[in-house]
Amino acid sequence: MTAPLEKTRATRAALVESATALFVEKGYGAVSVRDLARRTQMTSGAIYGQFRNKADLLVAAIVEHISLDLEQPSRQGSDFRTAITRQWRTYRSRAGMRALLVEGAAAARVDEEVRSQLNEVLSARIADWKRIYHDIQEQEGIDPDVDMDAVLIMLWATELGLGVLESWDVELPKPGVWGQLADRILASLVGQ
Amino acid sequence: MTAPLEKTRATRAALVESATALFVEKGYGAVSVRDLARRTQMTSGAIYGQFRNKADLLVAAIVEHISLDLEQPSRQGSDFRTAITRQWRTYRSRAGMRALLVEGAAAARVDEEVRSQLNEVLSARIADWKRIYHDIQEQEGIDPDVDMDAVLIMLWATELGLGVLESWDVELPKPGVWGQLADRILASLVGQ
Amino acid sequence: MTAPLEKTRATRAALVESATALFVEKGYGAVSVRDLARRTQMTSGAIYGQFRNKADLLVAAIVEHISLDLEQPSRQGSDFRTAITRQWRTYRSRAGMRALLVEGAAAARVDEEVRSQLNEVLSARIADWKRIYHDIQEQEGIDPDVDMDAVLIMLWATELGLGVLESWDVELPKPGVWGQLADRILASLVGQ
Amino acid sequence: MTAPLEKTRATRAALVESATALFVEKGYGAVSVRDLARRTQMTSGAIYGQFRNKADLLVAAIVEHISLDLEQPSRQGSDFRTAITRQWRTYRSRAGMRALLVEGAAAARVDEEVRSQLNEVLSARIADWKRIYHDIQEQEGIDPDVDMDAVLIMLWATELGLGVLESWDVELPKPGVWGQLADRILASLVGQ
DNA sequence: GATGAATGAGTATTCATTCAT
DNA sequence: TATGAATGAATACTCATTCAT
Repeated sequence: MTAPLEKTRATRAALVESATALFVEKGYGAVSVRDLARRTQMTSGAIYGQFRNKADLLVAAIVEHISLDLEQPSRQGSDFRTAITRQWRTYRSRAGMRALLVEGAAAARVDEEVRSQLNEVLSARIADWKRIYHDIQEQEGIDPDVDMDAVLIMLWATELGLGVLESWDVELPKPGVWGQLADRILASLVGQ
Repeated sequence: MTAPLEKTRATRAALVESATALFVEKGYGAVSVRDLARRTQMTSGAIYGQFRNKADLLVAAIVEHISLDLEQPSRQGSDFRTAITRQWRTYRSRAGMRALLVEGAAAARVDEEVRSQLNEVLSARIADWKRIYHDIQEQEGIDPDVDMDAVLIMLWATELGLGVLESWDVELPKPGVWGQLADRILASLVGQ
Repeated sequence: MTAPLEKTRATRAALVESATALFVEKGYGAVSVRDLARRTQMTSGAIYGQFRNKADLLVAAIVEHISLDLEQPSRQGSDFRTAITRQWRTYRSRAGMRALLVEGAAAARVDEEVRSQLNEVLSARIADWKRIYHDIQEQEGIDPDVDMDAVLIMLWATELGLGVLESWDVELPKPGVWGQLADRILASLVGQ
Repeated sequence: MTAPLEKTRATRAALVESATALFVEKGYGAVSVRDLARRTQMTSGAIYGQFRNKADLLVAAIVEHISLDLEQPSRQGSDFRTAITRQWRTYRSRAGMRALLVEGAAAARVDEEVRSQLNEVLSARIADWKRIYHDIQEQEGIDPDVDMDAVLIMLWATELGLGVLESWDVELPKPGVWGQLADRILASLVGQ
């Protein structure tokens, strides 16, 4: 009988979902555990049965949405340049995830444990991607002088930086323009 | 007798300096006004004589350091590509400013007034830079198809994104490698 | 198992009692929530678990004591004139309630919510009394020209005004004299 | 050269006037000395040159308005009953003074010095009135059984109590009705 | 596991008053 | 006398977390 475990898992997932929504909407620091309890119709005690910490909730929310929102490139049979260009063109759909990551950044700066947890999760994921990028470099015959690790970091940094700019309501380029810029930059990296 | 004004200005500057250091070190949310008072040997009342808010202190710190740390490109007689490449190569020197901006991002997400103040300051600065970038586009004969506004946002976003990655202790590229990447990307934009 | 509710109710009552005593003794503005916590051996958090506000405590204290201290006239089988005269003769026993009401007046002038809460409570009670006074007017055959609503307000105002004079330590009439005055005035209203 | 003294007197009067307006509007506790300084275009230091205390300002405001607003009865050649009736009929014009006295009551309850100052001022005034009332009793041939001291206190208390009721926004009788009630009561006291 | 009352340290901010200039 | 910067104690209220039931 796995029923109770299932139930637990569903509860947990619902909690993470609500936490994500609240953190994105109001900011991690401005959300209290009681807010979350109210929204999920749980008690704060019940939440602490699932998560050690408020910080753990943030980490879980980030882990969940990193997987969902940022897919690896060249999964859809298209080449690197095309995949990245499409990703830039559709940047607006990931605003929620970026907001979450900005919250995660500020929380990590304050809280050593958040930092190390997020570092672990994100470093692992970055390591995955690095491997994929190297494969791409070989398969697509990209100039070996291009440091694909640096390219990866640049693409991540740009994405995250958009999140920072968004938190200030700075006006960002139109999606088409942003995609074109990616296309041009990527062309220079993958060789015409 | 400008002495009292001078003194006030000096006091204010010292306050902003200490606030910057504390915000960078411990994070905006984790610094209390009393911490700051202790560190500056002032009373909290005196601090509130200079700044309406704790948030105002953060804004002041950011304004101060944006001007100091991010110089306009092509001020040293070098061309655009060279200037940006140098800036990327020396990215490590701006870690403090990036940390401050990450704090500013999280604070802006929570606090409407911080958001609008930072938006005002940063939008103005970005507008300045846009003008400069357009001049560069003409003077250096950069392909008119390149949207220099988007380029500017990309360069800003990358810088800010480094700040986010740094807050997670993610390993960043070596300065030389990072500079080379900039050089390659810029080449594609300015037309070698 | 009504135990926890009972306990809560008892805790609340004890809190209101202590708050009343403190407000009467030191004045609403001069009593801090911490004072109250100390006196009741509770923590301030626990107090805020029972009351949203310091103001709510004042309102609760007033509501409690209005009911206790000001009995409706002609409940003891005596006629209107006798009942009011007795009430005036025993005015000294209600000094605490009057002090509380003076605090409630000053607080209501500053705080919109206190004002509306007290208005609600007191207007309801005054409406009750008005009904009772009209019944009395009929039953005792009081001159229909006498506006019993105005009489009620006058009796209330006199009581409350004593509270104001008491707060200035102004010397008040001896109870007997005060009762005689009531007797004379009431005679003119009820028709000897 | 009395000029400087004149100026001081004028400054003081302006200060008292503004303080009165602010205390009535916002409540004594909610008015800061800086508010008052802003409103009067003075500095807080200058205010402390004229008054030892914020409390002294309240006392001064009350003293000033007691004299202005509550004139002695039978000054206009009319008899006692007529004078009081007129006073009740025009009660609405004295709402500001009553508000001030409610503030004075709450302040006196907290602050021993305010209490004693107000007591001194008000007791003196009440003593004056008592003398006047006794004269009236003789001159108008009022029944010697009527304790005119108690009557005076009753009239004062009613007035003050209206102030308390007003602070709760309780609906008061229409002026005509209120005047009629006074007329009826006074008739019973002065002998038809 | 769940509950939700209790904990109690912690925070930003205010304000009457002082005093060097 | 006037100034207004500085004082610094004081306050209401919040909130992550715990734990007896």
